[in-house]
Amino acid sequence: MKEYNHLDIEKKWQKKWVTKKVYKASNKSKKKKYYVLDMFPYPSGTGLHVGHPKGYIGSDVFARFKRMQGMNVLHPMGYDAFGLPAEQYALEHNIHPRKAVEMNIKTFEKQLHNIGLSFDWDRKVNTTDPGFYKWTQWIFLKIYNSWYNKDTDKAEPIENLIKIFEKEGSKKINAVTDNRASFSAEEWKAMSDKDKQDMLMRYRLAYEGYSDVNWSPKLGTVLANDEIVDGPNGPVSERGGFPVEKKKMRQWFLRITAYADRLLTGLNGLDWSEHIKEIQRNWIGKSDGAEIPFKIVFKEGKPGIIPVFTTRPDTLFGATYMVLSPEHLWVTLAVDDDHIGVLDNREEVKKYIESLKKKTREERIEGKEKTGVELRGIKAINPANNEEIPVWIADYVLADYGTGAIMAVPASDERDYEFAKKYKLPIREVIIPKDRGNLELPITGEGFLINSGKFNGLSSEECKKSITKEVGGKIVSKYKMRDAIFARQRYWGEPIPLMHDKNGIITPLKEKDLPLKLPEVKSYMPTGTGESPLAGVSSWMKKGFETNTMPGWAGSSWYFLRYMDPKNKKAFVDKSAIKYWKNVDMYVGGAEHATGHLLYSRFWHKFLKDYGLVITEEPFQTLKNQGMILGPDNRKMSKRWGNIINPDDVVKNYGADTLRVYETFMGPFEASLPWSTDNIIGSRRFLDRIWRLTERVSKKAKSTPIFESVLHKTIKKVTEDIDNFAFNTAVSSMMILLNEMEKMEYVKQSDFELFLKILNPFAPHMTEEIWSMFGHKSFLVLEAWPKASKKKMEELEVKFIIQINGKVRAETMLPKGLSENVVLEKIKALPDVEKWIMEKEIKKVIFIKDKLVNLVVF
RNA sequence: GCCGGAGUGGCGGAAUUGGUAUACGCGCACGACUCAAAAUCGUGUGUCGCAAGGCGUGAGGGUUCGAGUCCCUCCUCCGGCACCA
Repeated sequence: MKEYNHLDIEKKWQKKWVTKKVYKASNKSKKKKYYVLDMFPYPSGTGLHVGHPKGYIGSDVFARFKRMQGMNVLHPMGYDAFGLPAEQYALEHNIHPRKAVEMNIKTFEKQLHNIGLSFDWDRKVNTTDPGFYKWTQWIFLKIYNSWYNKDTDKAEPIENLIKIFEKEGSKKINAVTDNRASFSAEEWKAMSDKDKQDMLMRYRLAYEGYSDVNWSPKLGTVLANDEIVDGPNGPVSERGGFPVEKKKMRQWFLRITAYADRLLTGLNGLDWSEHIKEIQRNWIGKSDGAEIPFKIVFKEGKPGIIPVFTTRPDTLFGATYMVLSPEHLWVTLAVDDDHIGVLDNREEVKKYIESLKKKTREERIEGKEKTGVELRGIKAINPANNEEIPVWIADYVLADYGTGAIMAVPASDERDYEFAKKYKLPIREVIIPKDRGNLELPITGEGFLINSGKFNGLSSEECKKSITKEVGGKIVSKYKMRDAIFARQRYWGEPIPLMHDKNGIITPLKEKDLPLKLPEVKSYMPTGTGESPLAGVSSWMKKGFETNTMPGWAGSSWYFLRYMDPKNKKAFVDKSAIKYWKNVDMYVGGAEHATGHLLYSRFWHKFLKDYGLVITEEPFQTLKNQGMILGPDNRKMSKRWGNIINPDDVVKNYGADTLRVYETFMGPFEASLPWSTDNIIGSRRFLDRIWRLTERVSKKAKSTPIFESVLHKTIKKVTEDIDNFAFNTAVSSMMILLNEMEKMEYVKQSDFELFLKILNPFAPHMTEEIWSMFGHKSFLVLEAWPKASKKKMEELEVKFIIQINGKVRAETMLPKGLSENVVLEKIKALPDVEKWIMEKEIKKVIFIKDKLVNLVVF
């Protein structure tokens, strides 16, 4: 018999599969489509360790399974090569990022090939390819040229908005905007081009703004909130662990907040783990509450209005002071030199604001103790009872949440309580008084205590609504999620296709001028000043091109669409391709992208949906997150611990099929587990035993009903398990089947071939080899998936479990389908049963057909 | 602090709607083959006990004929969010 030489066999079939293009997906197929996608990797340079392919192997088993089930499977792979990781690698090794990316992709691809993954390589995409990023830029321009209409709940072209401004001004517009100003058509027409641009910028879905950003001096760039983690000495960058501080900078933003509600409700219909959905829900952070207008009065002059946001408008009677965020526009104006005299303690307030500015983000969080200062000279009026209350500014009120102002109710809010205690502000029980202040609440009785839950005939929700309505407030929802910063001061990213002229007017590039290619530069090192390296390129600056580049998540937010039609030069994807492939059916990747890539992609997809460019509301219907593979020492695999297992070694020593079987068998797909150099031998033995068994496979051999029943039950189990991503139990049931076959003298070839087919997704090379050894000319990977025969699964005899008082005392084989009485007669005669029921009365019998009898005796 | 997930042999882990706890694999022990070893094959392997039998799924209680699975209280670990009004 031939030896099981995994090296030769695997190389041979990998080559054949590639040359015959057996994994090619067709855009013109009458078959049902199925799109199985892996999160494409950053080609990082250090190559793969055995943890990386765990997800790829899982999705590959699944894709092969769906293919054999007769579907037109799209299973592509590509590279996310822009962004920090690739650039960091290039800097460390002192080569051009493009060169580094090319090299790393080569390594990656070789490693992926060795594992026998069934990708359609003709559809490979690379985000750094100008043919790809042309369309990333194109989508950006679409976003830039859009605003969000809340009435239609959709993104719409900015031209529509301009037309409305020209016709009737801004008053009737219901848009997502950070602009509260209103103007007439005449006022709009009178504006300068620059003013018009600034005004529109407040509506655009991609906009330029100035804000405190997370600045990493070491990386020389700005980072998004989800790229930062807490370090021992304050926040640090997720990649590299470099310190991060606050800095005010010019930035491009994407108005993801416009989609907050759709991103939240869309989660309900997705087949994702509850865990990931919960992370996204938390991140979006919806709070239902109300905006309550408070009148602000001065010693002299006209009163103003400041709305506060609260989730507890029902506690309005317990408000004893108001707090504004130190960055509140009102405060900024009040300390302004033009407004001397408004505040009695202007210098004190100014000093306090200055002291906060000096504090870094980490100091403000670490200190935790709340600080603040009263704005002397102004008072707020509680609209419920006309009471005058003091106005403070304090660091515990955030400028960019709610309205940046709160009513403080120390009796019901812990933070307000703490602050009130510290500054000796009044604390009062939240009682709605007998006279109900100014309100006409439909409440009977003496007045009541909110916090004790006594609402006197009014539910807490009704109470909130009534009070809000009666004081002229409005019910609103607020979100924790912030707009996403869409700019990096780095070289290695997609250029933002905009031009600035001397007067500050911004012009988007025309579609025909895309892609705006990244220029060659002498130094792509970060400048460290916050300026992008592109600012040092004179030809670039002469044309006034934007110097920021896009962040790493730009390309990854839509790459899965490009796979549908990767070579199209006329459109980002052809309409017919979108119509056929629709969206990703099965998406596999790490859970660490929950608040980054997975959220941004949903956002872009919804935007594209608004323009009819895609036809589904969600990009990824089902999501599976593979667990990590830890080092044998139970620590995360890293150079630092020296615990990295290289898949190349495993493939060389044991074979790709063994690697695949082991990684699927080692535990549940979503679990993080340590690699075990001992356990992998079990998977290899499994394959060795199959190989040896082929000697006893014969066309002439006869099958038995009992074996057929085991075989077909295994087919059923493996089919269901793959569908549920329960690969470990699928493998285990095939091991059980093998144990059965080994007990037989000869195995019927047609039976064995059914086994080969269900094993094929796990061990495609070896099963293909055996298939051809049997004389088949076809590819096993293209054979049809077997169907479990109901008839053959049926058994004539069943095992009955016999319990006495709930404890298992005996078991016996009995013909199927017997009635309770017949079974009772039979089992009572069994010695193991008899000794337990002797001289006792059977009080009760629990009978489960074909399965179990429980006798309750005394 | 809040939210989410999980605790089962020496180890990785199985266990439809409550119905044989520890499938499958690793490891270990003994045996066969061998001059010997490796490989391979066979048998055994939760725990106490000579046995009959008892006890066993993080801890304690409950529901039930019967609980790893359901309910209550608590402990531990992992992940996410964190001055969001």
